[in-house]
Amino acid sequence: MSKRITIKQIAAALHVSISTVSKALNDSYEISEETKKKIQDYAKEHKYKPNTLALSLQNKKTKTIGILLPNILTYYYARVLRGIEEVTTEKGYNIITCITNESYKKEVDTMEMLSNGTIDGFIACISEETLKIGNFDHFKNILEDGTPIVLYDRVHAEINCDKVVTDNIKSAYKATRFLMRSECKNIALISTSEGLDIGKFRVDGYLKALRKYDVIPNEDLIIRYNDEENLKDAINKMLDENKVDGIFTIDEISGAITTQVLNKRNIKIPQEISIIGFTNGILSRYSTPPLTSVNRFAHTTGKVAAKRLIDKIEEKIPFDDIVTEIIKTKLVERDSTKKMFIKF
Amino acid sequence: MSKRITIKQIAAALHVSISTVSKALNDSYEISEETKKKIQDYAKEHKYKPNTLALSLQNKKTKTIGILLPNILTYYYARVLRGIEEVTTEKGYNIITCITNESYKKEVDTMEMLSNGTIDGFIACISEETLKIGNFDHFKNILEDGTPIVLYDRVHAEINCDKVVTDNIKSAYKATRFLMRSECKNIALISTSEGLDIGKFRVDGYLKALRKYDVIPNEDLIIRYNDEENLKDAINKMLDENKVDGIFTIDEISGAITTQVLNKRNIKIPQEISIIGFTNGILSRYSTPPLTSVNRFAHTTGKVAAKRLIDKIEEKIPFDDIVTEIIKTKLVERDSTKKMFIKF
DNA sequence: ATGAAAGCGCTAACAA
DNA sequence: TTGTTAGCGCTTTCAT
Repeated sequence: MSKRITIKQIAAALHVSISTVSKALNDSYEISEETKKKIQDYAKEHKYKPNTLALSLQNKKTKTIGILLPNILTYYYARVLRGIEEVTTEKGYNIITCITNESYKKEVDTMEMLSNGTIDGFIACISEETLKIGNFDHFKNILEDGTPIVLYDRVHAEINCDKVVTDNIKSAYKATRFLMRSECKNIALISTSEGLDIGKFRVDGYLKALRKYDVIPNEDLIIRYNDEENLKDAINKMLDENKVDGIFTIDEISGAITTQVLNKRNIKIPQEISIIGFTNGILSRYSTPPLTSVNRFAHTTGKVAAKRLIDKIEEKIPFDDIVTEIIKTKLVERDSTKKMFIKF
Repeated sequence: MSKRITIKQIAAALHVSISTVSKALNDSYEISEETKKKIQDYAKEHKYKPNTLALSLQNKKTKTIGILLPNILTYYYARVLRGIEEVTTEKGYNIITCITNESYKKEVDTMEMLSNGTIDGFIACISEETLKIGNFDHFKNILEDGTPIVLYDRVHAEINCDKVVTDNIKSAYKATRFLMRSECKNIALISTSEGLDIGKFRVDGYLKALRKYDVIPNEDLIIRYNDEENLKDAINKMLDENKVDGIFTIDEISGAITTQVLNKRNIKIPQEISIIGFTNGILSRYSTPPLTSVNRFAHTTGKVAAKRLIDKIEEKIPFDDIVTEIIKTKLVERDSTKKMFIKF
């Protein structure tokens, strides 16, 4: 079992001192080629691997980053993780991933548990519950300890750290505008009623676009929902009672559900009703018809966040140089909106 | 910055010895209530947190587990991760997550990097490339060092460790049988051509079911593909040239793509062609129509794997007590297959 | 009831 | 060129 060899054992076996071994393995100029070779060969032969723990304890850097995901089943976050993973790997960092599952307690516990020298910094997305509760002390405390944090996607003004966010208002604005330009007159909005700022921003963008085109928002065309079953009913009800020719859905699942409802009602997409979704994931790609949607660059978000954090950790940027990076989105046109010949 | 306080500082501040502080914080009976209280209060006040690294270095246990995911964008693996996360959290373990992205090199590097005292054990799914190359030395070496590994989903006989796998043959058998019982006569199979055993097993199950019902397999109805564009063409070609009334797809994406193709051809599902997919994820749930599919219990898989590994780590099970756990599947009936009144 | 000292695996300043 | 020693933060004998 556990026959991991240590520097000490090498020293004993070769009748040299521990520090000689250490230096030899680090290829120090102080050690003669001969001894070096002898030691290195022995190490290789016995598959010596330095104990990371001991190293970290020494230089107070663990080369690992804590990642907080609110939820891994959302394709978007999975992609952010991929982005993070890509740069951390490249830079030789490990990541400790924790899924808060939108729970305040889990978030606090996790951060608590990791901020004991286990990690050099955090990349986090605030959980829904935390946002609702509005207590951000755990973030503040960690920042006070001098541990850098980069927040992504869901952020809060009270937390004074680097942030990487989606350009929500503008994206929603552009999506809505796209629908209007493709001649939709009655554009519905499917939103979630969770208290996330993100949702609010997207609604704002929608409203802003309507205003811009002198359309008076119709509250009957705005659905805010909690659970999926409700949503289907709500959409059906809305369609029963209103004329609708365009729908902007605020997240991917809503888009998928809306599509299912329309298909079930045999409503032709996009001839009768156009749909634009948010967050361009697999659901949008593989639905029938494939959905035009606002592509969020999850991967980029992850990469930017990771880069920023590592720069902070490695002190290439001063700790209090705080920045908010805004990741632009791009509308991906598929088959759920009318093809326009005039491009704007 | 970094004003994390240490035991030493507490000792200095309170004019006691380091070991007294250590004992007091561990609530040792050796220390007087008075001193204990004094020390504990001071610690609390200054937000003392023991340095995990130092502890790990001491007791040779890190309470962290390395997780290898071949790919996080596949909903199934995301769910496995959730399952793992759930039990590790409950048992006070951290997880270091690494996405191999189906690369052999990445897999080897990662395992190499983590097996230096950083982790107590691995939960891994072998990458596609590794399976193709057929070199499993990295797994064997780690096992030899006495570090436990639990393999899930994609496994290999050469690696002698605990495994948690899906009951692939039987699941495919049952899915195919279901199609036949719902009166499909010409059942096509959409498979991937990667050299994964899993795929082979599922094909075996399909063939076994056909044989059972005295149906001679028709090679023209079996599609093996590499990339998505190819697949669409292949399906179209197959439908052009053959009579097909049932399709069994071997993974979720194939199912989604097949559905898109059928919808585009205006083929009625399930009246004209029934579909059963594998791995019941969001795509199956939100497609039009929602797909009947073989539900794999990803979450359970993760939980079982994590439990097994932790038991090994904590030596509740001897290291060489090797087991393969088979996770059963369940067919979830939705709208892509004909409703049967006779239930089998 | 308290403290001194050794040690986990390693590095680095200093001596030889 | 090699070795001795102290120390990273903590636990744990063994003294006191």
